[in-house]
Amino acid sequence: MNESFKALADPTRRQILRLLREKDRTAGEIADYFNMSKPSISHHLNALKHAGLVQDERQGQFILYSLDTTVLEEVLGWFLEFTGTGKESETPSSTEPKPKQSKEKNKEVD
Amino acid sequence: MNESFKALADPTRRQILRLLREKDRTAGEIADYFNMSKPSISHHLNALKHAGLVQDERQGQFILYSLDTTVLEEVLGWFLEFTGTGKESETPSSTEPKPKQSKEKNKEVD
DNA sequence: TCGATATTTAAATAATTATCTAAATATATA
DNA sequence: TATATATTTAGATAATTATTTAAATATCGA
Repeated sequence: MNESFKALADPTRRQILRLLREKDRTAGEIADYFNMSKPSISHHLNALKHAGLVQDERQGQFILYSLDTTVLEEVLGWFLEFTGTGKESETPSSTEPKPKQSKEKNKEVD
Repeated sequence: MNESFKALADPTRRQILRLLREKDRTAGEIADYFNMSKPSISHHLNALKHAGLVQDERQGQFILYSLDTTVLEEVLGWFLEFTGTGKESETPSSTEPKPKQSKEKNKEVD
């Protein structure tokens, strides 16, 4: 989930998602929308892919990218739970009822 | 909006928001939940504040932080629009119908 | 006013991320 | 098979962000 948040924290990457929302596109086609080298776009696409936000599929010479909404909806869920718009099932409760100086490594919660 | 996304892209900051969701807390109280120096937490609180995600108010010696859900709901809106869960009003359309190599600086869209 | 507590700001450094050019890989086609 | 096209990987560097310790600021209470 952290990967997804980090992937979304970049304007270029959000723009790419927007482009893919319209239709699937090849890496080169995507790159043409930006003033940035193709390797840089490739790097961003890779970040999105690792976050599970897009999928890629080779089609001959080209590599076609498409949106994967699954993870996106998980993140949406995070916001719904947070803003209280969603179902009121889970009682919100922080990691510990009382402040504590645990020296343990932060365990990923979201 | 970019500020908000960047602010949300950090586990510590998301945890802080979670803590503030339960109730308002002072900077020190928040810091006690983390294995991190107070200046670091102060830095994160500042990031959240700049993003408009939290507010602060001095109360005597202490500074009380509270959640500001306004921006959070804007971000939620972004996701709703994106995942198509929201109102179908706006026709999705990328910046340009056809790819173009504009050398202009990226104008912030979201 | 002085000393203690709460918090932030400053300055330095470490860690992460973004970006580029050049080279490598994969596929298509002449 | 050789050449061109599409894309990624490598390696280097620049830019941003996170973190720490030390110092500064603000408030409280004796």
